[in-house]
Amino acid sequence: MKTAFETLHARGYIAQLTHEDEIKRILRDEKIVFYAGFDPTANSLHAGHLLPVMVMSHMQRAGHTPIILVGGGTAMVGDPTGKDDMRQMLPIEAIDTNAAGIKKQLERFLDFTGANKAIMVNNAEWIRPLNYVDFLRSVGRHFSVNRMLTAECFKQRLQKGLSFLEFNYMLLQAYDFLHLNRTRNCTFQIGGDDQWSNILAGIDLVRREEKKETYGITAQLIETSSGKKMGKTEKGAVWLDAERTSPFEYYQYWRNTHDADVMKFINFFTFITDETIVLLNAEKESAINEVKKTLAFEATKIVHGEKAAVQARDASAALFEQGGQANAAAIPTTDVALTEKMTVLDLFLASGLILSKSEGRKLIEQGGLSINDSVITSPILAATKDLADSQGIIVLRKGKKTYHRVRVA
RNA sequence: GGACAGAUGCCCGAGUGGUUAAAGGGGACGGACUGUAAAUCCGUUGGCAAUUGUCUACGGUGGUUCAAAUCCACCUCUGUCCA
Repeated sequence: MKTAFETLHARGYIAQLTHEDEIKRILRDEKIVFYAGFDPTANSLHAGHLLPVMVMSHMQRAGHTPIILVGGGTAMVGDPTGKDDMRQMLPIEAIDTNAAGIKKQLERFLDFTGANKAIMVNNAEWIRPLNYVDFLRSVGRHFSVNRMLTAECFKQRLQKGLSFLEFNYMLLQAYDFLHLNRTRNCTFQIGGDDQWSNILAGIDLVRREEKKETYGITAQLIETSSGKKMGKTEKGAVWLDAERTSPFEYYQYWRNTHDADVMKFINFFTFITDETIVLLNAEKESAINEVKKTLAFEATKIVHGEKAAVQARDASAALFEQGGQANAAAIPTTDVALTEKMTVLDLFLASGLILSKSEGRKLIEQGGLSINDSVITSPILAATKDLADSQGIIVLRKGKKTYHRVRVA
């Protein structure tokens, strides 16, 4: 069996690591406790969070013990890393609600049973009770402002403005590591590559306070090969929460991966094994679409389960490959009560495919909206029950590939 | 605490009294071409209503004016320099 390091390296996850040789050795010879943190700034994770999660999963499969840290304490401050502007301060109630949502999602990725079962902690527990002066005296004294100011992660913000509140984030994350090292013997931190400075700060703090060496790895930041940020669509982020991004939409997101990114993403976001990857690779030119389907299916399965993945796959096949009046249950569906005066425009508005009637009118002018596969030519066309099939379903489409079903009553 | 600079639509950025719903770029969306890809080309990009209407909008509040994103006052926030 491969060591965790070999797996991570082979799949291309690793961006930076603190002590290469040491880490290789430890991950081969020892079973360690490691952690990654997720700040609850929303009530769901999105595709951008997935990479560290996948790294955690691979580490656990190799026998190491994961600690998932939900940042109910750090979110009180807000990580300035990679942000152009100051973060909005979240009310404490929102943070706690979000933390609960994120916790639930992460439970799907890791194993909470067995010898090296995953542990979940919330740093609200030890950060919120902190006393300011005590904290300064015990933790703050180890940090050199001179050094912090030269850290890459603050560079951008030094131009645009950085509040003292946010400046402290690094100390809190470092304190997390110290706390987990003391209480859970955690010696290893992983995170996205933007977390590099924060991870180093934690390692430094543990070394000074505990005289112990700890380690860190950062995962690649995901960009598509065109350099765009991953996990964004016209509707915003691609969420892991089925309520925000349906399994069908999630499947479609991966199905539409750029050619150049397919193999990279197979490695990153699926558990498909090396041998299969080699085979897929060989298919390149001719059948890249088949590879994309594999990617989409596997990625959806991991997040939403096999059943939802099958539904999403079948719905996509029906819609895009068989043509005609596709109507699959996996397509996002909205219930609408038809009234006398409703036009097709109202129908699209109710479905959420368009955000305003003006937008709808413009799309109709451009031939961008259709009902049951026929292009709409007039915005004042009445929405009647005749449009629905025997199940009361009307299939709406925006552009070429955004589908939505409306169930009329 | 003092001096100066700045705050414009999703983002960047022009505009310094009317012809400005606001140049230009990016992004996004729609169309053509395709492989549900990329690149390219064309179009759209405040709401409502609809054939030249109406409401909202240029950090906030108030004022000058027939008329303000543009002028004045105060406030808020941000940056730079000084303490």
